[in-house]
Order: sequence, then C-alpha cells, then structure tokens
Amino acid sequence: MNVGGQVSEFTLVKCPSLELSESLLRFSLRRREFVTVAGNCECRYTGRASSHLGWGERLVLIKGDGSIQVHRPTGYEPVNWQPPQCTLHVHRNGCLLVIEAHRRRPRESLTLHFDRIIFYGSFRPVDRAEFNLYVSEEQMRDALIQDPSILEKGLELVDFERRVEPGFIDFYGRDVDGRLVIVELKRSQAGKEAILQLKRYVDAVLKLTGSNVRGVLAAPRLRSGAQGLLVELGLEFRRLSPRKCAEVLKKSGTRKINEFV
Amino acid sequence: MNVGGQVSEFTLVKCPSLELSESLLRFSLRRREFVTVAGNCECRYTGRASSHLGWGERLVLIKGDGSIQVHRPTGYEPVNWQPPQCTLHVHRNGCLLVIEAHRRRPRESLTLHFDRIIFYGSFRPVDRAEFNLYVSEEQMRDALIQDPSILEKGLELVDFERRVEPGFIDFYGRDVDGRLVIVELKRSQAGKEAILQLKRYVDAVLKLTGSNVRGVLAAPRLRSGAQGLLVELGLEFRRLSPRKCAEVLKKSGTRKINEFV
DNA sequence: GAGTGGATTTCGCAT
DNA sequence: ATGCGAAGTCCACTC
Repeated sequence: MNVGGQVSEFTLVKCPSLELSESLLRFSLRRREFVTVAGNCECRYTGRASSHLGWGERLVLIKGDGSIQVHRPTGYEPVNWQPPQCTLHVHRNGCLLVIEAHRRRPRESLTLHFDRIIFYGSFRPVDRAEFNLYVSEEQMRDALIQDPSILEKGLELVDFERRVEPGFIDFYGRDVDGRLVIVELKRSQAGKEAILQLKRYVDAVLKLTGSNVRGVLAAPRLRSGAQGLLVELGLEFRRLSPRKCAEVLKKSGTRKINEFV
Repeated sequence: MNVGGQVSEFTLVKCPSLELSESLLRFSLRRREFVTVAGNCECRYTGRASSHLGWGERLVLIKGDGSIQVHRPTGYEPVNWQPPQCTLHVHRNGCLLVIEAHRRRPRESLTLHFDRIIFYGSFRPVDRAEFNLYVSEEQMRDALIQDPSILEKGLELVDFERRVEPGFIDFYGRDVDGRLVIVELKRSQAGKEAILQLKRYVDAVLKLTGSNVRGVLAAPRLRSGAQGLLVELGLEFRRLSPRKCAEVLKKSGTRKINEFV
C-alpha cells in the first residue's frame, strides 16, 4: 500500500518454479495486481483471426483490469494481447504453466504455455493522477484562424482577440447562415469556468450588437456533467482535437509545429 | 545467455536507490537489454501534441530496439510511449532520476521523472520464433467464394475445388476481362512450394483449355525472396488478410466466425 | 522521405 | 449493445 510516499507492497521472485509461479499468479489475479512475468513461452491466439508464435523468451504484462499483453524483445506493440475485461485462468498442464485469456464479444482467446519463468514481479500501483493531452491555446487559436472550417463547415473569421467587456474573445466569426459566432478555446478538458466565461462574452456581444449570437466552446473534450450547464445557457460544444490543430498548423506553415512548450 | 533451455542472464533488484537505478539503466541500455522499471514517476510528452501526467506508480518497459512505454495500472495501451529507434538518455536531477526519449522525425520527446523505484528487472530475451497470423485455408476459400471481389475487382467464381491433374484447385474463376483465374490459397506465409503448386495447376488448365490462364497466389503475405520465382513463372501474388476473410464470413453468415481451430 | 491503407487496431462517445 | 470516428495511433508497403 502506498500512503504519503511510503513504499508499495510488491512481490519479486527470481526463477520461480512453475508450481510457485502458478500460486503467485493465482494470488495476484485475485488481488487484481499488476503482474510482469518474464519467461520462455509459446503463444496461440484464436478469434477474429488465428496466430501462433513458437517458443521464445518474452515479457508478459497482466493488469488488474484483466488486460494482458505479450512483448517480444523488439517492437513497440505486443505480439499477442487481450484488452481489458477478459477473464484470465491459470493452470498447469504436465510440465507446463498455462495462462488463458478469454473474451466473449468478440469471442476470442489467448493461450500461453510456459516451460520456464525467468522472473516474476507484481505490485499494486497507486496512480490517481489525471492525464492531460493538449496543444497550447495559442496554437489552437492559430489553427482555427488558418482554417475556421475545422470547427464547423462554412465558418469564417471576422476577428480574433476582440476586446469586449469581460476580456478578449479567442475567435470571433460568422457562420454559414450569417450569424455571429463567438468561440472560447480550451487546450484541455473544458469545464464550468470556460462555459461561464463564454456566456459572459456572448451576453456582452449580444448587448453591443443586439443581433443573434452563437456561443461555441471548443476543446479536446468537455468535462462530464458540464453538458447540462452548456445547454441551459444556450451554448454549444465543438470537439477540437490537438491532432487536427497540429495538422492545420503544419499545412499552413506559418508556425513550425513541434516548437511549442 | 540462453542456449538449449539454460537459464538466461537477468538482473532483478528490489527498491534500488536512484543512484543504483541510474547505473543499472545505463548498463542495460548499453547492452540493449529488455528493461522493466516499476516506480513512482511523472511523465511529460512534447511533439505532435503535448501531454502531462502527474505523479503516480507505473511500469515502464524499455526494449533493446529503443522503444519505451509507460503503463498505468489499467488500460491496454501505454499512457506514454516512444516507438523503436528513439534515443534514450538517463541522468539524475537533484533527488530525481530522469529518463528521456527523443525522436527525430517526427520531432518529439518523452521525459520521465522518478523519485522512487519499486523494482528493476532486466534481461536479454532469446526469441527467434516466427510469428504466423492466419485464418484456416478452408475459411479463406469460403470467404473468397462468398465474395471473390476481395481478391480483385470484377473477379467471379466459376468453380471451386476443381479436380485437375496435380490435385484440387482452391478457386477457379474468371476475371473482369473474361480470362480464367486459378487461385492457390495459403493461410499463412506463402513460399516456393505454393508457387510451384500453383504453376502446376496453371499448366494443367492451360493444357486442358488451351486458353489464357492467370495464376494468382493468395495469402496473408509472400515469403521474402519468393517474388523472383513468382514473376519468373508468370504468376501473381494478391495479399489476402485474415481480417478481410473473417469480415466476409461474418457478413455472409454461412459459417459462424470464431469456430475454426 | 512522403503518402496510403490495414489492424486481433483500441478507445471514447453517440445513439 | 452498437455503430462511428479519432489516434501522439503503429506498421508495412509503394512511389
């Protein structure tokens, strides 16, 4: 267990016998640990296709969510695998240790036979961190200016960083029907704050122009639960992926991609 | 080293200090070993996009080909990674161990900071086995009969398992130009034997009909070096993937997929 | 080196 | 559950 930086529980065994390995695996699977097994094995897969891999030394990862992957000495991708939610079984067949992974839909299974375990490691990682993937907000703005259609077909730029009462509007445009569009950009997950900020811009522009104004929140994704507030305030969300922005910036060439922090 | 089933060289260390971990990593990287590091780390990626992952316990794999992947406790895919051929650097920054992975094209880098290593494992897997991915030959034939166009646009079935002098022809059809087409199927990599077999069929049919006959070898892939013989004998190769066959069989419904051996 | 298509794609979000 | 589209996709192959 890991509390306040203390050392986690883990198990590490050199060259365990197949019997011991079986016991270790059963225990780890029941505890939903993160298991690494290095050993000499043979792999068979049957399902959407079939495959066979003869004997050789590989590293097998088994996670607490039921995913399993077999890694050969080279290559980024596992040679055999099974995604999360699959059911794992361990048993011994004569002088071999067998690990089976089954999935229902699609129906497929992966079977590993081991005749020798080089080492066995297991632990229960404590990992509550949030993962954030993004481009910079400035880059997103540049991409949107270069090609407003990435957000919506027919969208055209009117102005950017327009000063209004509450601050600067990221992108100020006109849609295919001639309506004003105010875009608020967020480089990562957009939440309540972004929605309220956008609402302030929309209200300000509405007061100034008196015309119909659309408020669009553009971000890689919307925080779950924020949809309600968005709809309530009459605003819209448009997904804008980092990849898409990078693509546009690369094409436009006005700013070298891969130079941002 | 592994010769004839002997135990491979490997290194396994519980809770190594950051200094020791640095030395172990340098040694393993120089030796191009397969490394597994379990520890508490922070991950930053910059390149095609940017990402940040706060502190947490994860498992890092580093292979001899220079690929690296960071695995969280759940999910099939690594949260951060770098494909093969990237350059790896290890150093210490104050009380942290730093692993950096750089790639030139596209230009991107992954930086890991560790403040604690749970365990360190490395070995040099001996794995010379061949990996074969396939559907059964019968399934391939069924898929081709169901939809000959998966091999070539306009291809139509004339007969299958047609008896000729040397044996049974897998698929006997007519192409968009009205020419006879003889297809020899192989469920995995097709080699010299398959080519010669096909040639015998083509010759036999040529002798029987006297008309122009095309010989097509259909398999997931062609053994490297077999291309020469193929061209020499005036035959063709068409890639036929397991996935495509399974797709057709599933759609046709004549035979339940996932029931083959 | 750039471009194209496939994958046991996986993954997430919509219906 | 099912279907559709995106991905830091990766990877193999062609031009």
